[in-house]
Amino acid sequence: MKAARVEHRRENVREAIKQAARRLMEQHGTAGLSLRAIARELDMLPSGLYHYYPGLDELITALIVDNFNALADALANARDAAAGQPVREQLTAVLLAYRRWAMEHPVDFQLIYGNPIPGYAAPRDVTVPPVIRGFAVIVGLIETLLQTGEAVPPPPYDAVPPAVAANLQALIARDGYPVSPLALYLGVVGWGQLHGIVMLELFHHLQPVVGDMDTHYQTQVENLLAAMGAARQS
Amino acid sequence: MKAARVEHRRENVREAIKQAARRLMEQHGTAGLSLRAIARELDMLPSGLYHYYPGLDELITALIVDNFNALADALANARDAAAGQPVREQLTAVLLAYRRWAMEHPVDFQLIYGNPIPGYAAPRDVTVPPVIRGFAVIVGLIETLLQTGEAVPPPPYDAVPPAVAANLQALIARDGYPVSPLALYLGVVGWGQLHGIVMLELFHHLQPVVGDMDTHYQTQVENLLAAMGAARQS
DNA sequence: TGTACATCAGTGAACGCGCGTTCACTGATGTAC
DNA sequence: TGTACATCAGTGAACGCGCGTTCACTGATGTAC
Repeated sequence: MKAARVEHRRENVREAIKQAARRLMEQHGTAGLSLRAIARELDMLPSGLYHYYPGLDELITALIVDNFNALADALANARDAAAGQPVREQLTAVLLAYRRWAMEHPVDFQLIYGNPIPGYAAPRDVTVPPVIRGFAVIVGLIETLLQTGEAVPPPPYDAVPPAVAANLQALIARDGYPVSPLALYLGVVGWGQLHGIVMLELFHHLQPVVGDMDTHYQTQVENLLAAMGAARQS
Repeated sequence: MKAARVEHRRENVREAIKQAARRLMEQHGTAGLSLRAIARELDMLPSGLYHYYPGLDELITALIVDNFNALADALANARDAAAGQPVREQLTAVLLAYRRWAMEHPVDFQLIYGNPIPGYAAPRDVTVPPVIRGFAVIVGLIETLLQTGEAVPPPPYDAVPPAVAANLQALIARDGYPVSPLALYLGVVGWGQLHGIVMLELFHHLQPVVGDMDTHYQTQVENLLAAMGAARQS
């Protein structure tokens, strides 16, 4: 029974197609991906690719899902690698990993968090779960910090703003994800703060001003944790 | 002497070309702009456009410069419209205007702060000045807050981190822009924090979580000013 | 183990479409006297 | 004010290139007996 091996070989080709797509996006941007270029890269004819993906859009979807998963893995790995350390340090490691993954995979990051590809719309049912998985790594650690008292947020981060609270609660209820609204809120706030730095660095808007991006980002992570009332262990 | 009118008419056509380009970018993304599509839009032949721009790249440069200038204008106008109010409120108005401009001109914002267009590199000598002009609106207000004592930053925002200080100082010296390193630093920090929210909102990553983006953004602006020690007038 | 059959990966050609840029040109507009 | 000339905006055709997707096909591989 070789059916399994056949499927395995198909999976390998699919992987090769995605790798070629990633290489090409590095040169032509996320919007410049083309099946013909991929086929050229793999010494195939364009029509052959249709045995592996129904069309360009489905390939893009596969790439997006891969990227969200890879980012989520990077965050989870950073947390696990710091498992022995205080939760605060685990969270720091995760937040640093967010930037590191973006810088090491600039085009993959652009595909998931940059300009949309015109004419393409990601099917939410398949892209949202891996997004949540990654975000949950951050929120989970914040929740732990709050529950153990390792973080005691001072104002204005001690409570969720009323206008936002209802939506967060609805979200928690819908997904059945057992986390406090405050942890979720602090996660969103922190994400917003750091995402901007990552975006600006990614497109080289910040380096000319700040110079040393490593320490700048690290400093902002420290400041964020301080604002959340997660004091550094002395 | 009709020479002036001729030049005026040329300028009108150039403006029409840019407007068509903006419209097309809305449909096909910043990377999908094409001279032929613009020509079609204007009922011309593609070759005719070469009387107005040497090529596609120069048109893109013109659009980018326009956008940086428009954003800078939006910030300056927001400041001027709040001229009677305390400086803190002027800064608030400016920071709100940053988001508002991005939301009202999503594609223009993508062109200047989103994914780069493959194969195109903006000439820095012509794009940097309008960037600085906009940024100076924010930093100038922060500088005033610091000088008048309206803002007294508590740690960790009371001093520029050593690793960043040298670069900021070099920048100030080079541009001869009379501002303290701390004001510049706080400007960069605030920019980074808010830019992330704007980016995430622009691509609809935040709305599903937070719901009411208006108040969320406003809250983060308030929090930022509080962190900088700019107490609200009571 | 050996043979007949089915599957399906990859071919090759074609469809109708897009693009930036060049070149020689025409004809309206503005200039100079 | 009237005429001769120059400028240059916009035309039209062509260059060589790109694209996604379809279709009928061939031939290697795996399956079933």
